[in-house]
Amino acid sequence: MLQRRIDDHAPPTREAMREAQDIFFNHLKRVGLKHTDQRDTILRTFLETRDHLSTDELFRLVRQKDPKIGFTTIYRTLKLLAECGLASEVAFHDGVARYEHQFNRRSHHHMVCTDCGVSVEFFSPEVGKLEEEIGRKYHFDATRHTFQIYGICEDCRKNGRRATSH
Amino acid sequence: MLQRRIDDHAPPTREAMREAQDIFFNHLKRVGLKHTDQRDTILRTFLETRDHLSTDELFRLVRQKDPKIGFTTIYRTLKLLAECGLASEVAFHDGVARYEHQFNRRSHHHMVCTDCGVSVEFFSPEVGKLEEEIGRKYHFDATRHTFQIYGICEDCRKNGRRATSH
DNA sequence: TTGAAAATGAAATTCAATTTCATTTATCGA
DNA sequence: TCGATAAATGAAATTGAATTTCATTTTCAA
Repeated sequence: MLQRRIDDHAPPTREAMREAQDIFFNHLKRVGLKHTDQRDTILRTFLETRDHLSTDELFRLVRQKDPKIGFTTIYRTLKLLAECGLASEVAFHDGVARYEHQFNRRSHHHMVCTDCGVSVEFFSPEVGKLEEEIGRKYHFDATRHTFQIYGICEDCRKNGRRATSH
Repeated sequence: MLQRRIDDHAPPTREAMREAQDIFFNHLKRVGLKHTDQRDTILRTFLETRDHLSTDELFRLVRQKDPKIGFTTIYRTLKLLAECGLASEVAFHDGVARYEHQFNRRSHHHMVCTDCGVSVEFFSPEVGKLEEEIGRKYHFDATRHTFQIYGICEDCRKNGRRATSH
Protein backbone atom coordinates (compact mmCIF):
# COMPACT_ATOMS: atom_id res chain seq x y z
CA MET A 1 0.00 0.00 0.00
CA LEU A 2 1.12 3.48 -0.86
CA GLN A 3 2.23 5.61 2.05
CA ARG A 4 2.73 9.35 2.02
CA ARG A 5 4.40 11.43 4.66
CA ILE A 6 4.21 15.01 5.72
CA ASP A 7 7.48 14.67 7.48
CA ASP A 8 11.09 15.47 6.89
CA HIS A 9 12.55 12.42 8.58
CA ALA A 10 15.69 10.97 6.95
CA PRO A 11 16.81 7.34 6.88
CA PRO A 12 18.65 6.36 10.07
CA THR A 13 22.31 7.31 10.32
CA ARG A 14 24.87 4.68 11.19
CA GLU A 15 24.97 6.00 14.76
CA ALA A 16 21.19 6.00 15.10
CA MET A 17 21.12 2.42 13.87
CA ARG A 18 23.78 1.46 16.38
CA GLU A 19 21.89 3.15 19.17
CA ALA A 20 18.69 1.30 18.29
CA GLN A 21 20.58 -1.99 18.19
CA ASP A 22 21.92 -1.24 21.66
CA ILE A 23 18.44 -0.59 22.96
CA PHE A 24 17.20 -3.82 21.43
CA PHE A 25 20.02 -6.05 22.63
CA ASN A 26 20.02 -4.55 26.10
CA HIS A 27 16.35 -5.34 26.24
CA LEU A 28 17.01 -8.91 25.13
CA LYS A 29 19.70 -9.33 27.76
CA ARG A 30 17.47 -7.86 30.43
CA VAL A 31 14.71 -10.40 29.80
CA GLY A 32 17.12 -13.30 29.30
CA LEU A 33 16.85 -13.68 25.55
CA LYS A 34 19.54 -14.16 22.99
CA HIS A 35 21.18 -12.10 20.32
CA THR A 36 20.75 -13.70 16.92
CA ASP A 37 21.57 -12.75 13.36
CA GLN A 38 17.91 -13.03 12.43
CA ARG A 39 16.87 -10.52 15.05
CA ASP A 40 19.53 -8.11 13.94
CA THR A 41 18.54 -8.39 10.29
CA ILE A 42 14.91 -7.86 11.16
CA LEU A 43 15.66 -4.81 13.29
CA ARG A 44 17.79 -3.22 10.58
CA THR A 45 15.27 -3.89 7.85
CA PHE A 46 12.50 -2.48 9.99
CA LEU A 47 14.39 0.72 10.82
CA GLU A 48 15.30 1.32 7.21
CA THR A 49 11.68 1.79 6.23
CA ARG A 50 9.37 4.66 6.98
CA ASP A 51 6.25 2.69 6.25
CA HIS A 52 3.55 1.32 8.44
CA LEU A 53 4.43 -2.30 7.89
CA SER A 54 2.30 -5.33 8.42
CA THR A 55 4.09 -8.45 9.58
CA ASP A 56 3.75 -9.86 6.11
CA GLU A 57 5.15 -6.74 4.44
CA LEU A 58 8.17 -6.76 6.72
CA PHE A 59 8.57 -10.47 6.02
CA ARG A 60 8.82 -9.75 2.30
CA LEU A 61 11.47 -7.09 2.87
CA VAL A 62 13.52 -9.23 5.23
CA ARG A 63 13.34 -12.13 2.81
CA GLN A 64 15.26 -10.05 0.27
CA LYS A 65 18.18 -9.87 2.69
CA ASP A 66 17.97 -13.38 4.07
CA PRO A 67 15.50 -15.78 2.46
CA LYS A 68 15.94 -18.30 5.24
CA ILE A 69 14.26 -16.14 7.89
CA GLY A 70 10.71 -17.33 8.53
CA PHE A 71 7.50 -15.46 9.01
CA THR A 72 7.18 -16.60 12.61
CA THR A 73 10.47 -15.01 13.53
CA ILE A 74 9.37 -11.68 12.06
CA TYR A 75 6.14 -11.96 13.99
CA ARG A 76 7.90 -12.64 17.26
CA THR A 77 10.61 -10.05 16.71
CA LEU A 78 8.05 -7.32 16.05
CA LYS A 79 6.52 -8.12 19.44
CA LEU A 80 9.95 -7.80 21.04
CA LEU A 81 10.57 -4.47 19.30
CA ALA A 82 7.25 -3.22 20.58
CA GLU A 83 8.17 -4.37 24.10
CA CYS A 84 11.29 -2.25 24.19
CA GLY A 85 9.64 0.77 22.60
CA LEU A 86 11.37 0.67 19.21
CA ALA A 87 8.13 -0.19 17.42
CA SER A 88 4.50 0.47 18.08
CA GLU A 89 1.38 -0.97 16.68
CA VAL A 90 -0.88 1.25 14.61
CA ALA A 91 -4.38 0.05 13.83
CA PHE A 92 -5.95 1.38 10.67
CA HIS A 93 -8.92 -0.94 11.05
CA ASP A 94 -8.42 -2.67 7.75
CA GLY A 95 -8.01 -6.06 9.37
CA VAL A 96 -4.24 -6.23 9.63
CA ALA A 97 -1.94 -5.02 12.39
CA ARG A 98 0.79 -2.64 11.35
CA TYR A 99 3.91 -1.46 13.09
CA GLU A 100 5.90 1.71 12.73
CA HIS A 101 9.24 2.48 14.30
CA GLN A 102 9.39 4.85 17.20
CA PHE A 103 13.07 5.50 17.39
CA ASN A 104 13.89 9.23 17.32
CA ARG A 105 10.41 9.84 16.11
CA ARG A 106 8.24 12.89 16.70
CA SER A 107 4.87 12.16 18.24
CA HIS A 108 2.37 12.04 15.42
CA HIS A 109 -0.97 10.70 14.30
CA HIS A 110 -2.51 9.47 11.08
CA MET A 111 -5.20 10.40 8.63
CA VAL A 112 -6.37 7.45 6.58
CA CYS A 113 -8.20 7.71 3.27
CA THR A 114 -11.12 5.32 3.33
CA ASP A 115 -11.14 5.20 -0.44
CA CYS A 116 -7.56 4.36 -1.47
CA GLY A 117 -6.12 3.48 1.95
CA VAL A 118 -3.30 6.02 1.85
CA SER A 119 -2.16 7.15 5.28
CA VAL A 120 -0.75 10.57 6.00
CA GLU A 121 0.95 11.57 9.20
CA PHE A 122 0.21 14.79 10.98
CA PHE A 123 1.43 16.46 14.13
CA SER A 124 -0.80 17.84 16.83
CA PRO A 125 0.64 18.34 20.30
CA GLU A 126 -2.87 19.10 21.59
CA VAL A 127 -3.77 15.43 21.40
CA GLY A 128 -1.10 14.44 23.89
CA LYS A 129 -2.26 17.18 26.22
CA LEU A 130 -5.82 15.90 26.00
CA GLU A 131 -4.68 12.43 26.99
CA GLU A 132 -3.02 13.83 30.06
CA GLU A 133 -5.91 16.07 31.09
CA ILE A 134 -8.57 13.46 30.64
CA GLY A 135 -6.57 10.79 32.43
CA ARG A 136 -6.24 13.11 35.39
CA LYS A 137 -9.90 14.02 35.36
CA TYR A 138 -11.11 10.42 35.38
CA HIS A 139 -8.36 9.00 37.61
CA PHE A 140 -6.91 6.83 34.89
CA ASP A 141 -3.21 6.23 34.76
CA ALA A 142 -3.08 7.04 31.03
CA THR A 143 -0.19 5.43 29.20
CA ARG A 144 -1.00 5.87 25.53
CA HIS A 145 -3.74 6.76 23.11
CA THR A 146 -4.82 6.25 19.53
CA PHE A 147 -6.11 9.02 17.35
CA GLN A 148 -6.91 8.56 13.70
CA ILE A 149 -8.91 10.64 11.30
CA TYR A 150 -10.70 8.94 8.43
CA GLY A 151 -11.88 10.64 5.29
CA ILE A 152 -11.29 11.09 1.61
CA CYS A 153 -7.93 12.37 0.45
CA GLU A 154 -7.56 15.14 -2.10
CA ASP A 155 -6.59 12.79 -4.92
CA CYS A 156 -9.57 10.53 -4.48
CA ARG A 157 -11.91 13.47 -4.22
CA LYS A 158 -10.56 14.91 -7.47
CA ASN A 159 -10.51 11.63 -9.31
CA GLY A 160 -13.92 10.66 -8.05
CA ARG A 161 -13.10 7.03 -8.48
CA ARG A 162 -12.52 4.19 -6.09
CA ALA A 163 -9.16 2.58 -5.72
CA THR A 164 -8.68 -1.16 -5.56
CA SER A 165 -7.03 -1.44 -2.20
CA HIS A 166 -9.95 -1.97 0.10
CA MET B 1 -17.12 -7.66 29.93
CA LEU B 2 -17.88 -5.10 32.56
CA GLN B 3 -18.70 -1.64 31.24
CA ARG B 4 -18.88 1.54 33.22
CA ARG B 5 -20.33 4.82 32.14
CA ILE B 6 -19.80 8.39 33.10
CA ASP B 7 -23.04 9.32 31.52
CA ASP B 8 -26.61 10.03 32.52
CA HIS B 9 -28.28 8.42 29.55
CA ALA B 10 -31.54 6.60 30.30
CA PRO B 11 -32.96 3.56 28.48
CA PRO B 12 -34.82 4.55 25.30
CA THR B 13 -38.37 5.79 25.69
CA ARG B 14 -41.14 4.22 23.66
CA GLU B 15 -41.04 7.20 21.30
CA ALA B 16 -37.28 7.06 20.90
CA MET B 17 -37.53 3.38 20.08
CA ARG B 18 -40.23 4.09 17.51
CA GLU B 19 -38.15 6.82 15.96
CA ALA B 20 -35.13 4.53 15.66
CA GLN B 21 -37.30 1.85 14.09
CA ASP B 22 -38.51 4.41 11.57
CA ILE B 23 -34.95 5.35 10.69
CA PHE B 24 -34.02 1.71 10.27
CA PHE B 25 -37.00 0.68 8.18
CA ASN B 26 -36.82 3.75 6.01
CA HIS B 27 -33.22 2.85 5.36
CA LEU B 28 -34.21 -0.70 4.48
CA LYS B 29 -36.86 0.54 2.09
CA ARG B 30 -34.46 3.01 0.52
CA VAL B 31 -31.95 0.31 -0.37
CA GLY B 32 -34.61 -2.21 -1.37
CA LEU B 33 -34.43 -4.53 1.62
CA LYS B 34 -37.22 -6.05 3.62
CA HIS B 35 -38.72 -5.58 7.03
CA THR B 36 -38.49 -8.75 9.09
CA ASP B 37 -39.29 -9.73 12.65
CA GLN B 38 -35.70 -10.76 13.20
CA ARG B 39 -34.38 -7.34 12.23
CA ASP B 40 -36.87 -5.66 14.51
CA THR B 41 -35.97 -7.89 17.46
CA ILE B 42 -32.28 -7.29 16.87
CA LEU B 43 -32.73 -3.51 16.66
CA ARG B 44 -34.77 -3.41 19.87
CA THR B 45 -32.36 -5.60 21.78
CA PHE B 46 -29.45 -3.52 20.59
CA LEU B 47 -31.03 -0.22 21.60
CA GLU B 48 -31.99 -1.53 25.03
CA THR B 49 -28.36 -1.95 26.01
CA ARG B 50 -25.79 0.68 26.81
CA ASP B 51 -22.86 -1.62 26.28
CA HIS B 52 -20.24 -1.84 23.62
CA LEU B 53 -21.42 -5.13 22.23
CA SER B 54 -19.55 -7.61 20.13
CA THR B 55 -21.59 -9.50 17.57
CA ASP B 56 -21.43 -12.54 19.81
CA GLU B 57 -22.59 -10.65 22.89
CA LEU B 58 -25.56 -9.22 21.01
CA PHE B 59 -26.28 -12.70 19.69
CA ARG B 60 -26.55 -14.01 23.25
CA LEU B 61 -28.95 -11.24 24.24
CA VAL B 62 -31.12 -11.66 21.16
CA ARG B 63 -31.24 -15.40 21.72
CA GLN B 64 -33.02 -14.80 25.01
CA LYS B 65 -35.87 -13.14 23.15
CA ASP B 66 -35.94 -15.42 20.13
CA PRO B 67 -33.70 -18.50 20.19
CA LYS B 68 -34.30 -19.16 16.52
CA ILE B 69 -32.38 -16.09 15.34
CA GLY B 70 -28.95 -17.05 14.08
CA PHE B 71 -25.57 -15.47 14.53
CA THR B 72 -25.30 -14.60 10.84
CA THR B 73 -28.44 -12.51 10.98
CA ILE B 74 -27.08 -10.53 13.93
CA TYR B 75 -23.85 -10.02 12.05
CA ARG B 76 -25.61 -8.75 8.96
CA THR B 77 -28.08 -6.60 10.85
CA LEU B 78 -25.31 -4.83 12.75
CA LYS B 79 -23.79 -3.88 9.41
CA LEU B 80 -27.14 -2.48 8.31
CA LEU B 81 -27.51 -0.52 11.54
CA ALA B 82 -24.07 0.94 11.02
CA GLU B 83 -25.01 1.87 7.44
CA CYS B 84 -27.94 4.00 8.56
CA GLY B 85 -26.07 5.58 11.44
CA LEU B 86 -27.87 3.87 14.31
CA ALA B 87 -24.75 1.95 15.30
CA SER B 88 -21.09 2.53 14.99
CA GLU B 89 -18.10 0.33 15.34
CA VAL B 90 -15.72 0.93 18.20
CA ALA B 91 -12.34 -0.81 18.15
CA PHE B 92 -10.74 -1.44 21.52
CA HIS B 93 -7.97 -3.45 19.90
CA ASP B 94 -8.68 -6.61 21.81
CA GLY B 95 -9.33 -8.57 18.66
CA VAL B 96 -13.11 -8.27 18.48
CA ALA B 97 -15.23 -5.61 16.80
CA ARG B 98 -17.76 -3.91 19.01
CA TYR B 99 -20.75 -1.74 18.21
CA GLU B 100 -22.48 0.92 20.23
CA HIS B 101 -25.70 2.67 19.41
CA GLN B 102 -25.58 6.21 18.17
CA PHE B 103 -29.19 7.17 18.46
CA ASN B 104 -29.70 10.38 20.49
CA ARG B 105 -26.21 9.98 21.73
CA ARG B 106 -23.75 12.69 22.72
CA SER B 107 -20.44 12.59 20.94
CA HIS B 108 -18.01 10.82 23.22
CA HIS B 109 -14.82 8.80 23.35
CA HIS B 110 -13.46 5.94 25.41
CA MET B 111 -10.78 5.21 27.94
CA VAL B 112 -9.90 1.54 28.10
CA CYS B 113 -8.15 -0.14 31.02
CA THR B 114 -5.45 -2.38 29.64
CA ASP B 115 -5.55 -4.46 32.80
CA CYS B 116 -9.20 -5.41 33.31
CA GLY B 117 -10.63 -4.23 29.98
CA VAL B 118 -13.22 -1.88 31.47
CA SER B 119 -14.17 0.97 29.15
CA VAL B 120 -15.26 4.36 30.37
CA GLU B 121 -16.80 7.04 28.21
CA PHE B 122 -15.72 10.63 28.35
CA PHE B 123 -16.71 13.81 26.60
CA SER B 124 -14.31 16.18 24.94
CA PRO B 125 -15.59 18.52 22.26
CA GLU B 126 -12.00 19.55 21.49
CA VAL B 127 -11.42 16.26 19.72
CA GLY B 128 -14.12 16.94 17.15
CA LYS B 129 -12.66 20.39 16.56
CA LEU B 130 -9.22 18.88 15.98
CA GLU B 131 -10.66 16.54 13.36
CA GLU B 132 -12.11 19.49 11.52
CA GLU B 133 -9.01 21.68 11.75
CA ILE B 134 -6.60 18.99 10.69
CA GLY B 135 -8.79 17.83 7.84
CA ARG B 136 -8.85 21.36 6.52
CA LYS B 137 -5.12 21.81 6.95
CA TYR B 138 -4.21 18.68 5.00
CA HIS B 139 -7.05 18.88 2.44
CA PHE B 140 -8.73 15.75 3.64
CA ASP B 141 -12.48 15.49 3.54
CA ALA B 142 -12.62 14.22 7.12
CA THR B 143 -15.68 12.16 7.92
CA ARG B 144 -14.92 10.55 11.26
CA HIS B 145 -12.19 9.80 13.72
CA THR B 146 -11.25 7.42 16.49
CA PHE B 147 -9.76 8.51 19.75
CA GLN B 148 -9.10 6.16 22.61
CA ILE B 149 -6.99 6.50 25.69
CA TYR B 150 -5.42 3.40 27.20
CA GLY B 151 -4.17 3.10 30.74
CA ILE B 152 -4.83 1.60 34.14
CA CYS B 153 -8.11 2.36 35.86
CA GLU B 154 -8.32 3.43 39.50
CA ASP B 155 -9.55 0.04 40.71
CA CYS B 156 -6.75 -1.90 39.07
CA ARG B 157 -4.15 0.53 40.34
CA LYS B 158 -5.50 0.15 43.90
CA ASN B 159 -5.89 -3.60 43.74
CA GLY B 160 -2.54 -4.06 42.08
CA ARG B 161 -3.73 -7.33 40.59
CA ARG B 162 -4.51 -8.44 37.10
CA ALA B 163 -8.04 -9.24 36.09
CA THR B 164 -8.93 -12.28 33.98
CA SER B 165 -10.69 -10.59 31.12
CA HIS B 166 -7.91 -10.03 28.67
C1' DT C 1 -52.90 -14.98 -4.25
C1' DT C 2 -48.56 -15.58 -6.18
C1' DG C 3 -43.98 -15.35 -7.91
C1' DA C 4 -39.68 -12.99 -7.78
C1' DA C 5 -36.44 -11.15 -4.89
C1' DA C 6 -34.63 -11.04 -0.48
C1' DA C 7 -33.80 -13.11 4.19
C1' DT C 8 -32.48 -16.63 7.03
C1' DG C 9 -29.34 -19.63 9.50
C1' DA C 10 -26.38 -23.62 9.60
C1' DA C 11 -22.33 -24.83 7.84
C1' DA C 12 -18.26 -23.93 5.36
C1' DT C 13 -14.56 -20.87 4.30
C1' DT C 14 -11.19 -17.33 4.83
C1' DC C 15 -7.32 -15.28 6.71
C1' DA C 16 -4.50 -12.98 10.07
C1' DA C 17 -2.80 -14.16 14.40
C1' DT C 18 -0.87 -17.38 17.33
C1' DT C 19 0.92 -21.84 18.99
C1' DT C 20 3.30 -26.24 18.57
C1' DC C 21 7.21 -28.93 18.15
C1' DA C 22 11.30 -31.04 16.25
C1' DT C 23 15.63 -29.24 15.18
C1' DT C 24 19.29 -25.81 15.40
C1' DT C 25 21.94 -22.24 17.73
C1' DA C 26 23.81 -19.01 21.33
C1' DT C 27 25.65 -18.56 25.74
C1' DC C 28 27.96 -19.76 29.77
C1' DG C 29 30.67 -22.29 33.03
C1' DA C 30 34.28 -25.66 33.47
C1' DT D 1 37.73 -25.17 23.60
C1' DC D 2 34.03 -28.12 25.07
C1' DG D 3 29.84 -29.65 26.32
C1' DA D 4 25.37 -28.62 28.64
C1' DT D 5 21.26 -26.27 28.41
C1' DA D 6 18.14 -22.94 27.64
C1' DA D 7 16.43 -20.34 23.99
C1' DA D 8 15.58 -19.56 18.94
C1' DT D 9 14.01 -20.95 14.72
C1' DG D 10 10.73 -21.95 11.12
C1' DA D 11 7.48 -25.07 8.98
C1' DA D 12 3.27 -26.61 9.91
C1' DA D 13 -0.81 -26.80 12.57
C1' DT D 14 -4.28 -24.42 15.16
C1' DT D 15 -7.29 -20.81 16.56
C1' DG D 16 -10.99 -17.75 16.24
C1' DA D 17 -13.39 -13.83 14.52
C1' DA D 18 -15.16 -12.40 10.26
C1' DT D 19 -17.31 -13.46 6.18
C1' DT D 20 -19.44 -16.24 2.51
C1' DT D 21 -22.20 -20.01 0.68
C1' DC D 22 -26.33 -22.19 -0.25
C1' DA D 23 -30.64 -24.61 0.41
C1' DT D 24 -34.81 -23.26 2.38
C1' DT D 25 -38.15 -19.90 4.04
C1' DT D 26 -40.28 -15.43 4.06
C1' DT D 27 -41.63 -10.89 2.46
C1' DC D 28 -44.13 -7.91 -0.42
C1' DA D 29 -45.72 -5.75 -4.64
C1' DA D 30 -48.62 -6.55 -8.36
